[in-house]
Amino acid sequence: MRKANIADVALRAGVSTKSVSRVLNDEPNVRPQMRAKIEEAIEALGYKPDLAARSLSSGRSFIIGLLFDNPSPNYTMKVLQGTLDACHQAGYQLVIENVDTASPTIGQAMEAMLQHRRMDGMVVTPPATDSPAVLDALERANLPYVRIAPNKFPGRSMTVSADDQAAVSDVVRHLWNLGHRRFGFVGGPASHGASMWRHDGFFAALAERGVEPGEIQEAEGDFTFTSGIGAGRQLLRAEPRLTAIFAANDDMAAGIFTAAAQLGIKIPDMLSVVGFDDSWIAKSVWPELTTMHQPIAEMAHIAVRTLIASRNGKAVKEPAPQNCHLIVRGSAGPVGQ
Amino acid sequence: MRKANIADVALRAGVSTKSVSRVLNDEPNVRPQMRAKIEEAIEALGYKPDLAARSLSSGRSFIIGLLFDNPSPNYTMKVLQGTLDACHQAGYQLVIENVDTASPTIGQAMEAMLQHRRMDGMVVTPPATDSPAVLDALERANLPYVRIAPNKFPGRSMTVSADDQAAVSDVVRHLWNLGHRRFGFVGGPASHGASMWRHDGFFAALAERGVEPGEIQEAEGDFTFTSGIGAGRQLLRAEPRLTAIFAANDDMAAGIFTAAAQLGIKIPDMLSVVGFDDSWIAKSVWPELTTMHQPIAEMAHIAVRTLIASRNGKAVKEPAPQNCHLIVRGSAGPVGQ
DNA sequence: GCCCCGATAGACAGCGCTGTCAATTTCGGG
DNA sequence: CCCGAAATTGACAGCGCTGTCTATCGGGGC
Repeated sequence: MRKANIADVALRAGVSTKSVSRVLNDEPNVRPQMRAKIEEAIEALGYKPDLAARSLSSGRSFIIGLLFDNPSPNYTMKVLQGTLDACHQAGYQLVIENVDTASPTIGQAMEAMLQHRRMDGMVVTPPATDSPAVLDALERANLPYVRIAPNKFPGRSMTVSADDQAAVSDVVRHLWNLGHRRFGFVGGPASHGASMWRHDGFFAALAERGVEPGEIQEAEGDFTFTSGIGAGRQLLRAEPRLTAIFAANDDMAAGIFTAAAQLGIKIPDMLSVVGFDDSWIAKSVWPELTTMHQPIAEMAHIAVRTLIASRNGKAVKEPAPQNCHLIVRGSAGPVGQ
Repeated sequence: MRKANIADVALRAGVSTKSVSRVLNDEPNVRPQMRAKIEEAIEALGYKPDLAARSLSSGRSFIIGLLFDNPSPNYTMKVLQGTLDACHQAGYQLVIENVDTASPTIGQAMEAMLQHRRMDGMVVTPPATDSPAVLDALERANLPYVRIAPNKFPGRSMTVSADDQAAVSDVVRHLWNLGHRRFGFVGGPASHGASMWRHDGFFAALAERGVEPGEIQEAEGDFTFTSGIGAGRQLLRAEPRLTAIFAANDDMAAGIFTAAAQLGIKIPDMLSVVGFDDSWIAKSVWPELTTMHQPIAEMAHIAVRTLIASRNGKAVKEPAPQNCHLIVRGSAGPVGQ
């Protein structure tokens, strides 16, 4: 018993193949009665349209690309999960493309990729979101794309992002309410957009509460665990000792744990630490890390839906920034004596 | 200027489209001179065959599926990297499929997936490798598949695995040479194949050196960081104190770090810890974790190549077990006084 | 009751490639 | 130099679906 095709369905429903096609594609001008007949036949035969044929015939490919550049596995996996799920729901396939944004030949790599694979659209994740070469190539290929949480070129494309400012402000409120008044901040390289926003948001929220920038101890890392250790050591030298440190990502926050342990400083009794990302490492330290969860999978989901919707010619309005929320675990507690 | 198709190439080379097709598919019986002409034309026009048309016409899909079931992001990312790379090289696309092996409806989920997507083959990762429902569905669909490091049903399919036994034996040699004589082992659930092998390999290698099983302290975790803390606390109660602990994966090894820190036991001065997997967490503890690296990406690469080769009708011989190697970092040192 | 027009359904021709099979060329041996 | 077999090339018909265009239907306005 071979797989049913559109002709089988048409035959069983006593209609033309084109009508079946109309139902499949949700086209207008199909009488309800006919639609019902056809849907019954599809159901009965377990018919699934053949993607290759559909693609060949219509020019659409039913493939969404996911472009990523090797950031943390946690992040990528979450994006993957969101895009995958959205693609499945919409009957699309997901094709993963890994590029090296920093490579000088990135332009050619993109060309090759775009020529070879026919895609209906592409989801772009940081840091590829901020590479002019990548964006240029995409635009030259006339391929619709959505960027997730880009740091540069706002307005250049459809975009889905998180509300970083509000998120950081929540972190500050949480720590403030626990009684903390002496703060440290571990940022990433100044060139990194996300790092900058988190920095600015942190300082701004504290300023609102009357804490001057000069009162806040600051160290710079590079988003790695190791750099977090160094930053932690540096900050924990301060006298009187800080009671709370906010790190711009979880890996650096975990590094602070190690620095604290080496200095005999107990978390959370003597020091509260808050991270950002709710990445996988947050549950791999003890006590588990209080951190800001970004709805990465949801953002990815939205990105795919936006892409598919825009393909249908409908003008799609930019989705609003997504809300983050604080995951309270054990690493931040009331200020000690 | 629209994209070139096979007819354009044929025209430019002054041959039939079928001949071009022969060159594209590397079929025999093409004279070198003709092949050269055609390749020149392909080059000149920058021609890339259309996957959808190829697929529709030949029945092959040029798509390889990657089936995974939500294990650690690190592991999955490595598999992803390997399969992705191999697919690219062979001009295939990779489609990710996420399933829940434990779900009671896994059979139906597999059916639905296999019906909808036409694939040329599938790479299956643990724990899906050991689910009869998954394997049954694959076989019913008559889809070639390769399992990576399966724990059950040896011989049921093509398989790529690592040489766990030899790997664990290396761990033992390393610790033994550092002077350790009092060992602890943290395993996973006994039902888990990988865990069992690592357990048996560890005990066997020590037995060779005259250490009786009864002398080895043992605790059971479930591969999570948290369970590692518990296991660590339990093992570190032993008197005289153990000098080396081997954990069946890195997450649990990291848990032991936390337990040790809480008990004031310094690593590596007072305790050596070795993990398994060389996962991402290995570099997110301090000192960094000495651990066994499995060539996961390479294994995935081989799996894809095996799949593609077997598709061509050629009988493919089972690839040999892949070699692991020990990554020496700071967590295991000479036995203290 | 008739005409006109929009709504609905169907016929048909490809999309770009490969499988099949037939036509042609080449080559070795007699 | 001729013949048959093997090697090489090409013609052609789809693969399963959708775009385009045409035919038909149904209903409102006069």
